[in-house]
Amino acid sequence: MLFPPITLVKLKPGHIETLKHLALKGNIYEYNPLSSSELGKRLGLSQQSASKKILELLNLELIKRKMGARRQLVKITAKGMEVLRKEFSQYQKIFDSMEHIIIRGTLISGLGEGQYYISQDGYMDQFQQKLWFKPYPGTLNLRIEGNDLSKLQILKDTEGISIEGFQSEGRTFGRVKCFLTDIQNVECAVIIPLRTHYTDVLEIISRHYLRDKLKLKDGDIIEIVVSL
Amino acid sequence: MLFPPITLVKLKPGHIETLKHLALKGNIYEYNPLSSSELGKRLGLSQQSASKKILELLNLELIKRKMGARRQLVKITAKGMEVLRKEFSQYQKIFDSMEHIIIRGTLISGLGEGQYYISQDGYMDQFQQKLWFKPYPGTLNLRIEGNDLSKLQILKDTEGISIEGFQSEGRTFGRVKCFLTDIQNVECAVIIPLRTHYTDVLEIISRHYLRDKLKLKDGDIIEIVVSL
DNA sequence: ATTACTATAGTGCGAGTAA
DNA sequence: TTTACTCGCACTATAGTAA
Repeated sequence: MLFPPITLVKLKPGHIETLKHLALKGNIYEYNPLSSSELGKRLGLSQQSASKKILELLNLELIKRKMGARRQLVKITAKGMEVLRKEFSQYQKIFDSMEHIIIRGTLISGLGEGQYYISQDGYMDQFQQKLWFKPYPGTLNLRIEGNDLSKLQILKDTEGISIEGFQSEGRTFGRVKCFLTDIQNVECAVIIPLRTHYTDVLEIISRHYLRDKLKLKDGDIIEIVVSL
Repeated sequence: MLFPPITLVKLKPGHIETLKHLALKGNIYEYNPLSSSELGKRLGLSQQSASKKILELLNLELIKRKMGARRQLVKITAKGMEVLRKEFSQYQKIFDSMEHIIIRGTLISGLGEGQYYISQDGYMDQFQQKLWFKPYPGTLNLRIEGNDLSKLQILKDTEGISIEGFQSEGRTFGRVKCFLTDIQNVECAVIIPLRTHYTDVLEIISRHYLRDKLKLKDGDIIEIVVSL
């Protein structure tokens, strides 16, 4: 052949996967032995394909290799680590964004029930202890619609801050959970009863009487950032 | 055909890559619009291939889909997030393991040069300020061999704690960098001159006279855990 | 605009095997 | 034992196109 086989390989998902397994095996800083058959087992591939993967990574300059008598020694290059770091930061971004969710709702008037419930000392004492504020004895009610309803489901699926149930005046007050949040930079908490039927209303408590403090009225669209 | 096409798809790197991009696009909690051509652009694939990828992820139950009039709405399922979380934890493992390295060396006698250098006030003041201890005026010298030499290279490639150079008595004392470490649970620091020729000797300083405190003698094999 | 089918071109995988 | 070649088959990607 007249022309040398300059095979320009593009970076594909399989390459990153391979590189990741090299890193997990500890071939980052130092040359470590890694047979193609062992790599194949890790990747769920044949010895032949794993060998090819190594050659491709060499071609991409993501790894370096020393040939020993019986075995090859492999280590990841700085460029290779760069690729892994980029990948890592993408996953960090994904899971960072999961730490809080934004829910939008419309302010509505409650039935005054919330007020009765949260005023109970059995709840109030725990709020003060676990949320670090003593709530104003009333709740702000947000009606959630459309897409945001699925976010309500997330809250139901997430642990949150647990407020234990108790007995008082011959009644049972059930366990609820809270999520810290804020409305226009005012510290609040969302309260969600643990055992409840379907609802599209979110109850929010705060140290302050929010309707006055933030000049809110029924029908206002409110956005809350909830910490999971 | 008599038999229905039960296509059992196995999870491949490309699927995870696709899922990752869906997550980065925010299709985690809610159904969000995502056209196959847009996905294709992100993945470096054609619209047709991206469409197929979506069908495969659906088949694997890693995503759910709602068909709108003009566009499809896609969100990642709990099972899909499971896959991403596993991937994330592998990268965490990789980069966690990079925070410290273990270097082994043999204790040797220095030429007393190190003692002269680090005793300079220009260095001593910075040691106290940046390492939080005032070193004993002498260094412990470790000869590094074999595989561990590549770890020396890592230290050279890593930033570390910078100790500025200065002028004194008409001489120039160059910039050096330090890495916190310990020998048998005694707090130490590795010192590395920034501009130096090749060496296989690592100099270590500590608040104490280590040879006495740890009963060390020339020829002892010593292992240090260096924080990067 | 979309999604996604079919047909075809291109790539990847692994069995066989050499060194 | 290794690594890694060739080659056949299968899977993957895309162009063309329908709905």
